[in-house]
Amino acid sequence: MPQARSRSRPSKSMLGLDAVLAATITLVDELGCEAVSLRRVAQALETGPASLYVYVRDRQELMALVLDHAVADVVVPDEGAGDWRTRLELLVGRIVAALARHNDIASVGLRDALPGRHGLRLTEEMARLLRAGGLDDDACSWAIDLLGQYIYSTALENTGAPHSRRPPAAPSSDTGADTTTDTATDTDPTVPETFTARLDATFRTLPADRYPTLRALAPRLTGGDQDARAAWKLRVIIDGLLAQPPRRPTSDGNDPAAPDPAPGAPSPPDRETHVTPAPVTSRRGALS
Amino acid sequence: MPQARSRSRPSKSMLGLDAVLAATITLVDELGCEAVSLRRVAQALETGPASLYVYVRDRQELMALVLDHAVADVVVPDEGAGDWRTRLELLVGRIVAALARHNDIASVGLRDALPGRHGLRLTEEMARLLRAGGLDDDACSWAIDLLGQYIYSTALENTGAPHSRRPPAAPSSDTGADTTTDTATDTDPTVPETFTARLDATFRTLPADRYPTLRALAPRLTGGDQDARAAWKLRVIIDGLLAQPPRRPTSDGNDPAAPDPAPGAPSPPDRETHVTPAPVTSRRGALS
DNA sequence: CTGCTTGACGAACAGTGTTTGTTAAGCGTG
DNA sequence: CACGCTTAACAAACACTGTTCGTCAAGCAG
Repeated sequence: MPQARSRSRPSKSMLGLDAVLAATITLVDELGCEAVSLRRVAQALETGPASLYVYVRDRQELMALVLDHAVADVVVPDEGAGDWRTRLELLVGRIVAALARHNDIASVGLRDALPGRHGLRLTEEMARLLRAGGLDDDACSWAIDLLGQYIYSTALENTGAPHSRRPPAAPSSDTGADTTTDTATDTDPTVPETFTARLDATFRTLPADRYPTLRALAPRLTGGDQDARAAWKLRVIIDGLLAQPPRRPTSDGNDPAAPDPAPGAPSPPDRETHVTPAPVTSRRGALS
Repeated sequence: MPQARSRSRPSKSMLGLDAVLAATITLVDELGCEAVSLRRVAQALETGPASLYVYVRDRQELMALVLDHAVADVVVPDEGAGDWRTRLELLVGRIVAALARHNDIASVGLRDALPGRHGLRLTEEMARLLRAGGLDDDACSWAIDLLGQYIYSTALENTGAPHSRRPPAAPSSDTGADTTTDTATDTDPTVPETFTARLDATFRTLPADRYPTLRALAPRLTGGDQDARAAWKLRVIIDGLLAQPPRRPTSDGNDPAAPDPAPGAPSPPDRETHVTPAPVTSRRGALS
């Protein structure tokens, strides 16, 4: 085994992993995840596609690295930011904002990407804050799961760019034994471009006799401030977490060094509120 | 315009949309969504790939039709099933189970599929139940959003089959100026196959000094009963919805025919509980 | 200098979604 | 019947895709 890593290699070009990642991120921002091909990345770097396989095993690994790079700049709120809940809402909001800043990169996280270095760093902090909030270990674990789903889904939702080259077609009939088309066949003068606009058009043109509730909610289903919507959903999740009764006070075999009682604000050893969610009235999410 | 649809066409073959959908679903179940190509579907039908474009505009439309078909058999719980919340939990659980039954088909819904006929039917029922629970229109709309994220993410999570042909590689280092690898480089004797197993291995082999909380939670993060986990998360969401203060009692311009007060159980016009989430103690989710 | 590792890269392989043009079958009507 | 006409089927091709293989040059160790 000669060495773990090469010291210095100032050859003629030496594009490097960072350049590959930067070029990929640029392409993701411009074209979206699916349209990013190794050939396009290589072309942006003025090389061939085979050159990328020195730094990256797969296309999946490349996208996973880009995903992790997208959240690399997220800073964890310090103790001065408030109590555990305020800090958690701030942290999650920052993650969502960082992901939404890079087109549909969040779709990588929803599917097949293991957490990278920064993803683990942020997950660790989320788990720490949830534990500081008094949640038992089971609730913490499942809350991590739920928050991850929320983060990726909401970041993908808040993406303004189109998800693919051409707008996806709406499925109209199913088994073929039906004459009416439920979804709007595009007879509108202006064909909406973005996915959200197409979804909005679908809801607005629904037949009111069969879908009375959706028709009544149509203006609200897709519209509104996206940040406010994201903050509201996060508030719902945390309120729901606090409403769960604690099973047992984290009775596990190991006891790894008392999870940092946050010197500025001493965390209560037992949650003060689990049935009545306390002053839940107007805690702002403060997304980004 | 001659006719809306051809009456009868018993020619020599006439494969039909239903056959195309059935073949596609079979392939999705076997190979996963990404591995389903139009050529493979055509091969299963003993025809060429161009023949599919008679019934389907895109590959995306085909997958969206398959997604809608996957939830076609979900029956809406009737009034005898219980109150609105029990019915909602039952309905959502059935949708998740129906989706998880077909490999990673839920990934289509997470990305770029407009709701089809049955998706709309089930969404309408969810919205109706939420309204019956006393949520105002804004909360209803955003809850639909949140529940949709939950449904697709959880269904994808509960899929037992691998997400792709070869297991995705874990990103190890980021900017290259680092020598330690955080994620486990596979030196284990048995390389885990499924995505969940790989994730579990990642958490278990984390350095305990930098990730104390994740290491402590590692046994719980991925394990446990998936149905119980899904039911818990759904309970969290609904409890969180009930914890939100109502803004205004649905004061909108239109008033579309009083949203079905559910004759068996008269729905309360005003929610009886929004700060104290009522007897939240042991309401079972009863998934599937 | 010789070995040898590392990175770059042309070329190719086995696929992919989609379009185009063509062919044949069934239908309504003259 | 034959005539258009619509529709489904399909071969072939186009422009790609991810990935692998073999080769080649550059730099360092001995």
